Amino acid sequence: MTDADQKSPGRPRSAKSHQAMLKATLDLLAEVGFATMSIEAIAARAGVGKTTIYRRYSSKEELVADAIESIREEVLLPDAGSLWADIDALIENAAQITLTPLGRQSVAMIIGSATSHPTFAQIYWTKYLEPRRQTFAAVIDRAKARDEVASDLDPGLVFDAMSGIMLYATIFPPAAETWQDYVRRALELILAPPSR
Amino acid sequence: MTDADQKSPGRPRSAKSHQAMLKATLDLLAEVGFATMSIEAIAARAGVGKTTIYRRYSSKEELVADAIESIREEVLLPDAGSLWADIDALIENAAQITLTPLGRQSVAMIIGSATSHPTFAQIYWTKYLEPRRQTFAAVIDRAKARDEVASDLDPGLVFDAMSGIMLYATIFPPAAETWQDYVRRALELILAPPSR
DNA sequence: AATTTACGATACCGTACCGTATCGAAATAG
DNA sequence: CTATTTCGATACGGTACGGTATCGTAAATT
Repeated sequence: MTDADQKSPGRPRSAKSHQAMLKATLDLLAEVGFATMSIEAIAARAGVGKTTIYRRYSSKEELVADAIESIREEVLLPDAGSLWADIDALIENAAQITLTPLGRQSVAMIIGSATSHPTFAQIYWTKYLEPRRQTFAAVIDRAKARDEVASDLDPGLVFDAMSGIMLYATIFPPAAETWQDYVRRALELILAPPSR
Repeated sequence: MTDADQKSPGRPRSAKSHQAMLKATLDLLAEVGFATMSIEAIAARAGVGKTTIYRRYSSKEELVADAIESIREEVLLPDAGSLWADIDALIENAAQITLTPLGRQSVAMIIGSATSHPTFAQIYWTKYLEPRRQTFAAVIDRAKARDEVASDLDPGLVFDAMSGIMLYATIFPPAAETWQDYVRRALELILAPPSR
C-alpha cells in the first residue's frame, strides 16, 4: 500500500492522527482492558475527533485488531553456539514482550473472545506465535546437527509446550523463582538436562 | 454456616433466590463474559429483584467470585493400574471442565484481572488447581513405586507444564488432533514415551 | 481559484446501567 | 396479632457511551 495517497482530490488522511489513535488504543488496552475502554476515551487521549476514528473503523474490534497488528517487533534468531544459550535468549525475549500490562491484557482479550471473535487469536498466531515457531524450529535443527537433542524431536510440539508454560507462568507467577528460570526448568524437563 | 437462619425475627433470606442468582451469574458469564454482563441482566434472568442482589453483594466481582466458588466438583483420583491410564483419566476430566464456554470465560476473566483483582486467580488456584496438583502428585508417586518414571521427578513442575499446555490448547485448538490427544502427546514428551 | 476531502470540536439523541428508594406482599419470631 | 425482615417490582436521577450530524477550518487536486 505504498500508493495509498493517490488519485483523490481532497485533503489526505492524516498519518499523524492515525498513529496517535493507534498509540492511544494500545495504551488504553494495557491500562483498562478491552471491554472497559471506550471509543470516546481513545479519541480524547489521542487528541482526535470521534469522527476521525469512525471514518476508519466501524467497530472497536477492528480498531484494536489493527492497533495490535501495527506493532512490528523483529523476531530474533539467536545463534549463541549452544542450544541452551539460544533458548535462554528466546526466553528472555519472550519475557520482555509478555510480562507487561499490554501483554497480559492482550492475552486476556484473545482468550475471552476466542470463541466469539476469533480475529484476535488469529492475529496473535500469525503475527507473534507463528514466526517464533519457525525460529524455534531453526534453533532445534541446529541442536540436532550438534547432537544436543534427539533427531526425531518434534520442534512444533516443544514450542507449543513452551508457550503454554509461559502463559501459565504469566497468570500464576512462580513464587520462589524468576519467570525465566521457571520456564527454563520446565523446558529442561522436556529437552533432557543441559550440559551439566 | 449451618446456623445461618437463626436469631433474627424477620423473614429469612430465600435460598432459592440465592441459588437462582448464582446460576444466572454463571450462565451469563459463560455467554457474554465478565465485563459485558450487568447486574440488571443477572437479576432479570434469575427472576430476582436487583435489591435482592445488592443486599448480598456489593460488587459484581464479589458476586462472580462467590458464584464460581459455589461450583463444587469432586476431584477424581484415578487408580487405573498404570501411569498412562491414570493420566488419560485426568486429561479427560480436565477436558470436560475446561472445554466449555464457562471454562473459557473464567480463564479469560482470571487473566484479565490477574494484576488488578488477584481474587479470581486465587480462587481458581485454591479451588481448582491446587487440589488437582495434589492428586497428580499422588499419581506420580504411585508411578515412581512402579518404576514408570524417574524417582527424582518433580510432580509439581510436571503438573504446571501440563496445565500450561492445556491452557494453550484451549486457546489455539490443535487442527489435526483431539485436545486430549494433543495434551497427551505433549505430556509424553515430558514423561518419556509410554509403554510402546 | 475552485473543488473536494479530512480535520477537530461540539452538539445531539438514544440507550444501557448503576445504585438507591419506595412499595405492598410474604415469611418468620415472639 | 405485632414487629421485623426479605421479597419482587417499579421508579428514579445520574452517568457514560454510542453513533450521527453539523460547523468552520485545513490541506490537498485540477
